[in-house]
Amino acid sequence: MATVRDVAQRAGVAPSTVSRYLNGQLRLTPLIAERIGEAIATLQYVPHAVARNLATGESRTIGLIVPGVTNPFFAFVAEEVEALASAHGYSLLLCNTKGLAEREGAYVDLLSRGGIVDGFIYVGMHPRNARLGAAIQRGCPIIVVDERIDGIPPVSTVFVDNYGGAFAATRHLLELGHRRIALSGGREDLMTTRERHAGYRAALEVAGLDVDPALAIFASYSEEAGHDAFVRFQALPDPPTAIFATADAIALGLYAAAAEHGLRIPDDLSVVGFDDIPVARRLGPPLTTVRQPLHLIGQAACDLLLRRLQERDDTPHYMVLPVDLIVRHSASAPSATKVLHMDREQIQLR
Amino acid sequence: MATVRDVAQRAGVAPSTVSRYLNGQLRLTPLIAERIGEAIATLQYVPHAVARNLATGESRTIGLIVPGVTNPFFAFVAEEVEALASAHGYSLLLCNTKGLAEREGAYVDLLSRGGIVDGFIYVGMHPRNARLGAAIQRGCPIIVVDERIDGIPPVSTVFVDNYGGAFAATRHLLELGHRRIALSGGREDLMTTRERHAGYRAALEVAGLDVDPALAIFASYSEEAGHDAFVRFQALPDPPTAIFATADAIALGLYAAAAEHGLRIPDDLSVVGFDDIPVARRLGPPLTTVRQPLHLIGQAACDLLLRRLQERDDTPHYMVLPVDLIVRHSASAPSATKVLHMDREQIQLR
DNA sequence: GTGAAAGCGCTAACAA
DNA sequence: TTGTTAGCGCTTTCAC
Repeated sequence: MATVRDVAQRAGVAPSTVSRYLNGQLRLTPLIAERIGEAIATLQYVPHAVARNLATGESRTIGLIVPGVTNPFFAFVAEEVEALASAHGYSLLLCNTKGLAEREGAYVDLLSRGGIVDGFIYVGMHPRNARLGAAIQRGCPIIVVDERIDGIPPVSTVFVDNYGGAFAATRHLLELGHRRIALSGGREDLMTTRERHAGYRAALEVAGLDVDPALAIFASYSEEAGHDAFVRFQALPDPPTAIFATADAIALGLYAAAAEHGLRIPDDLSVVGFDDIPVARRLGPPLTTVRQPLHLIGQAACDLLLRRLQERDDTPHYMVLPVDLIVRHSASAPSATKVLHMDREQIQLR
Repeated sequence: MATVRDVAQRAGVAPSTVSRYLNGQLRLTPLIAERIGEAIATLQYVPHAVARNLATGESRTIGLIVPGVTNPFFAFVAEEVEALASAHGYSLLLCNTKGLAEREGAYVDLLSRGGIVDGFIYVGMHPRNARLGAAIQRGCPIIVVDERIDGIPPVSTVFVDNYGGAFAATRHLLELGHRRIALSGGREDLMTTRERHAGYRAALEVAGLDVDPALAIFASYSEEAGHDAFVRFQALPDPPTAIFATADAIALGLYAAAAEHGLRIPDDLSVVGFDDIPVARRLGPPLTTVRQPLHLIGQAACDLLLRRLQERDDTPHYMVLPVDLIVRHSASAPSATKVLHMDREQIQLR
């Protein structure tokens, strides 16, 4: 591969002149410029990105670490970040961790080790992450999305109103007339899970209901989790008439399990999700869910990062983004026949 | 940020000794090793990735350029590549181009400019890409997936049996008894589109049927494309009884449009897709489609690239991966009532 | 306007 | 085993 020296030699100038040519400070004699242009073309020269980064101390590139692009939620956030970054002349390098702590650590290191990106956005799934803490400590420009990482210095973070969303979802179910409302949640140590759980409990309490701990199951943001939760709820002596799934992926599992067990949604069981991934509106029935402001999340995070890079202001900023309850057709009033049915079952059980 | 020199100074050794410590060639006096370790810890030192890449000439990182991770197809390929790469000790940097030629070019440049990745996999959507050609010409290790790029030197490529898949899909519809079979395709200049179209035509011809050009519409691999195609097909004097969608995304649009127009799938219209994205089996009715070997595509591409990097063998290799027709419930025999209905309509039209 | 020289932070060859 | 030196490919003062 050709280098600046080769080009310089061939054009009969100094490397620094070639560098100036490349960087557009065109106070060059036309003749020289032309000779350089020719040399570049015949040598098929392209500047070495890493050498340039090392010399200039910047890369005009940012990073984004996500648990998994197969989850539409993260995929959309990624595209949003990419759009904004490229609009500002930055390239975006995406890192997929599959939610594995070890991979997350590896990518945090890679990106924070310097030179390859100027800063990055971290959308993680681990409430603890020592290497992330260390990177922040070292002063790397990092923005965290929707998670509170323990044991790290304060860092700019984009939050989503998980509490409010869960509250609205649960209240919706309450207003429909449900009294036995279950929660099928993600990993209990995640901040998002805890906040959504808190919003759920608060709505119940405001309505004057007791919260039954047997009605809350925590596993993961996955279909299997929803499937399992359904089975366990049905095994209860007094099964819930509605389930709040703290992620649409979980709701998908609920749908599948309900179909297998011959229960109809919403007639026999009401379901409300969280996220509003694109499939949500295509399900049968379309899923009532709490919509996360996907575009805002990506934009806000990118904006925070770019601002930090350009203004060299490293005081942490926090944002809380609003959510919306999207009412579709997966939740309705508990039917009389179902109540009847339940009563009869209970009688039989005695 | 601390550098090797700082660490060396603090530990009272030479920079090269620190470097050896870092790179695991631990033939160091325990005392010295300990001093270095201490210095690293107190200084919070981490080696500068880019400086190291520049010095060693490698990054142990590979790149992957895709049109869009919001398309599950690409998202799964990406995760597969990531898994294999990390199993071999490589990191994976993903670039999302949104299918924009300009962004594709920018990322091709970024990755081929040297130092940031050792090589990359290109899953593009443009039959022409000058910058990709230039990068290949320069000898960058690049693997192309499922597209033939015009005007570039031969390059290792992973193909999928688009022709065979389309042939099987169409034959399936033929065997069910359909005679008016339409094709709703992606961009006409894409090799995947052309091959799937060719497979479709071949199946028709083998069955002794004429291929009606009015029955093939080309637009893009998107829902809107399917929606539009449906409308245009229905406007035909003699609408098709079955549609082969050359991507599941297109089939999604067909489903939506059919629902809007009160047509039931498969009773009133049979549909076969291509890709087998995860939602396919969750649709109502589950989609009959041609499954692409997602895991194999990612693995094969990654394997080709890693082999190229390790063995320094730059003769192009080609692979063609098989596909499977997954029969579910979106295609059935054209119903008698529908035939009747059609006949009546035709009579009215005369 | 252009060239010479120094240096970004690291590793690797060679000496010691 | 450890230190010295040179250099990866580029940019950027500072003279000319």
